[in-house]
Amino acid sequence: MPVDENQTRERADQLGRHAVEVISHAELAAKLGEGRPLRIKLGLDPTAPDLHLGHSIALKKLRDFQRAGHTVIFLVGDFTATIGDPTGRSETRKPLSREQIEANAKTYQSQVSMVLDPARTEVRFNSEWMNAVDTRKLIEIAARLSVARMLERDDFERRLEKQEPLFLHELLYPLIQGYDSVALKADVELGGTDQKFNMLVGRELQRAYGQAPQVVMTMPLLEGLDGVRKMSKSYGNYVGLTDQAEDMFGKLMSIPDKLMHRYFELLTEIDAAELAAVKSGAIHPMEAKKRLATSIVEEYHDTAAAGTARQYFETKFQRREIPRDVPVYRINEALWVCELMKQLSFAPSTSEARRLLSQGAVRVDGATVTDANFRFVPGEHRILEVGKRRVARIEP
RNA sequence: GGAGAGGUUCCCGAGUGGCCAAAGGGAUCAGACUGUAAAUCUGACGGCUUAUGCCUUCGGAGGUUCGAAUCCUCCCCUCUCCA
Repeated sequence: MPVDENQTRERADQLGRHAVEVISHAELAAKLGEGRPLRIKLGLDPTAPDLHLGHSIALKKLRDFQRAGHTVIFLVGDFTATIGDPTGRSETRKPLSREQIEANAKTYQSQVSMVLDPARTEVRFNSEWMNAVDTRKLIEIAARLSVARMLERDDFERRLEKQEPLFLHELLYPLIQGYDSVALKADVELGGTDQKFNMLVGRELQRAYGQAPQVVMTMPLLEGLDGVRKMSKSYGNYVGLTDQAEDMFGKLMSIPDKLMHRYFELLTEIDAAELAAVKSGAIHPMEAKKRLATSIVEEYHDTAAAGTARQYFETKFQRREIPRDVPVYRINEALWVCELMKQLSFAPSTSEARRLLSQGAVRVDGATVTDANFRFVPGEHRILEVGKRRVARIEP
């Protein structure tokens, strides 16, 4: 029995805010109208060890649901990860080892609680039910979806078109993700727009298993720091939720201007008036970007850290001075610069370190060093800078 | 099962006996410029303790040759058509 139709529709609208698509609004309103806590599913593959701002969009949406009294189910696709996921890349992903998956799942859990209330978050693993699915059962599930329907997925279609390999297990992937929704009796599934197909499969399977189909909510994919590709660890264009305040601030300052209002919209609680000011250019873009960076750093650290990060940025990059708070590294004897750079992860290899040297990217106490044989003597030398971003104070 | 095409450095993609650590583009990094923005220009872009040097790389294993990404043999994998 509907509580109050207008009220539930309004709540549905609110919860659907920021979503690219809600399939469907009416169903969401109807479910909300039932007056029970809904089960909201978000699935993630434990493929990378860190969550980033791109994930935060969906996480925040989950938080909205949580605050409205619904149950959030954070699904770790550990079973699926062992198979390898076709999503995103047009190339087959390598399956992960059990250990990696477990390690990643663990860090996920702790990082998720930066946004969600852990006490009200149900963490589940799909190996829970998938390990029990034998071949017979798998065939039964597979019989619910036609090949034609499966090949409608644009990624599959494109690969077929381009005569690229497509493996049978990859077709199984959406099927399993969909079956997760059946197993969890999900009322709503959240995911990036790239997950739309998989989530729709969830609806079909739920119907086939006599459940009410889940509402599918697609969330915008956040572009990474380069402003082109989606934010992803493997592209190296991400801001991790656990990044140091200074790093986070700096990375955010490096985004292209044209990406700024999108970040404001998707990652901050900016009000319409201020957003308009940013868009119109009434606020100098750099100042606007500092506000963006400050606001995000505040969220994942705190106000004080954001202030310090801003100061650090201004000293280091705008005035080109060496800030006071620089990570300290201790060595007890003279060390070849290349070796030092490797130890600090400022260079991945000696060859790379040499290259940086020869390109004038290395400074010791402010003076450029190009000598490939330079030895860093602790006590005598103090600050090592490589490129624009890497700095360390070296002490004996 | 049969016929054909193909597997190259992070990605795309050239290269068909030496001039190949391998064109070109993308990504990335560095320098200049700047607002660590964009755009632009320049350079680097397998590894090695210091190198007109050495080592590793062109699906894998062997072989031919003074010399192979390039030729031969076998194997593995992908795609297309036929069945």
